[in-house]
Amino acid sequence: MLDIKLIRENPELVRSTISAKKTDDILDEVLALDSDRRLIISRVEVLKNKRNTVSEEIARIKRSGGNADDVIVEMKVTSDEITEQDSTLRNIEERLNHLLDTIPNITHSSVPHGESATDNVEVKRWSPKPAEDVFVKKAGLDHLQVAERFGLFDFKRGAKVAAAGFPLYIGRGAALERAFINFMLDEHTRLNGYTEVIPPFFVNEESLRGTGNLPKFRDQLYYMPEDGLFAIPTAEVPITNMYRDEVLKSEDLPIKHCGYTACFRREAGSYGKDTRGFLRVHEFNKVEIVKFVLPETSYDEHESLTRNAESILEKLEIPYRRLLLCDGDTGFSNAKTYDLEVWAPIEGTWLEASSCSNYEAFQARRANIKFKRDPKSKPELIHTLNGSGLATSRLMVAFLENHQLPNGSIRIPEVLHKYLTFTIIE
RNA sequence: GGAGAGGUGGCCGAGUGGCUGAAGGCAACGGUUUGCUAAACCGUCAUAGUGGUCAAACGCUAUCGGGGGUUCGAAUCCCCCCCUCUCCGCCA
Repeated sequence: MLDIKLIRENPELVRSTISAKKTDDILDEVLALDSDRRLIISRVEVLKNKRNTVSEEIARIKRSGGNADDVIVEMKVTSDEITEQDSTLRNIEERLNHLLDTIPNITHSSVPHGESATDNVEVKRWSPKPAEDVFVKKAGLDHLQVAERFGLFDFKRGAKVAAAGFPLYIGRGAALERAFINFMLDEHTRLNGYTEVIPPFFVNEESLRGTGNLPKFRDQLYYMPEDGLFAIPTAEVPITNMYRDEVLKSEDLPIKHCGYTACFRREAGSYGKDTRGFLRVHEFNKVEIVKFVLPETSYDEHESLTRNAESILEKLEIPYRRLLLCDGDTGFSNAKTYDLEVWAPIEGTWLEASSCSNYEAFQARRANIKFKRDPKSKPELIHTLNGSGLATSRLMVAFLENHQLPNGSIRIPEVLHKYLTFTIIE
């Protein structure tokens, strides 16, 4: 959520963001409601002030044994008027808050302007070997063929016990998936300074509102109406909301958490698109990294968070590139986003494996997460950031393709050996 | 799932219709005293909205788990919901 004062004073800035992120321009209505709201507040507060003053007077009269019936009758009228104005105000605020919920975050000045994913800017490319040997389409087994040959996953049975898009891992496939997760958690906790959390996999509506997933993306979420709970689309939601409605101490900052969770996404509207195997699934595993930082440090923290995610790919010897998303492709709540895409040589394509974003105060304002610079100073909104560090499903695809030997066997890079009982899948 | 108890400011805790934004204590912050530490004493000590101002000072409104209601007036009375604790049942 944006600051209403910013919208009031800088409507054109907000309007350009709305247009870049292609959301409905409801700014005129917002500004009108904002001014209505303040007008009614000033009216109703005069009435409430009268009510408070006269109530004290009534109390005084009664205490001294007098008769206050006349004043009470008069106050009844004022009281009714307050009830009426309050209800008008409530309606205005409800509508206003609903509209504010739908205004996207303003992008940072370093974010390029663009219409869609094709305008994203590649800012770096990394490969374990010389680039000319790597970023080319190669012949070989795709991940489904590998899976079948070695019995790593069973998508058919996954579909049988749940539905299409719910993968099932078996034997060495399950072990490899678990090794990914453990390796990432160890890297982030031991080397990168994150404190591990295992959050709930279900969250309430308030939490999803806090991170900006609701109200806009309701149709992408699995919902359990009996309990009013949603399956998390990412660990960002429970981890960011850990500190909802809290005032943090500046000496505790930055707070850095990592956590493994399964992630659940309905992916409504994208049926039939890249849905083979792991390419687009409803349930996948991810280690998320999340930071709560001082506002003036958030862009430095964004760079280091992105590096933390990249280091995983480097140690796993997976070629990747980093994209700076253009404003048109930057998410609703995000001020700046880098996507990490892994190279899948047999698919001959790039696959998004991570998305690292700075939200500035957008989530903090919604979730009411503040900090104090010192005990005497006023609470200020914190900046939140998060990134995938990483999602395993597309990583798995790239892993099986990049580490495939000419005979179709899969070599396991050094860093994973201690997590596995095998060093090659053959 | 059944029965009971409870949720008040950073923490403890008083308060059952008006004089309570809320006693008292602790913690914190500023100061006085002090050879140092400690103690003692004095003061400050919520958040948000709104008005005001260059900014402040300052004014007003709201807030006692959340929401609604009764009343001229609600922390206090009524209804719904959430959370915590105890006991019983069931269960990984």
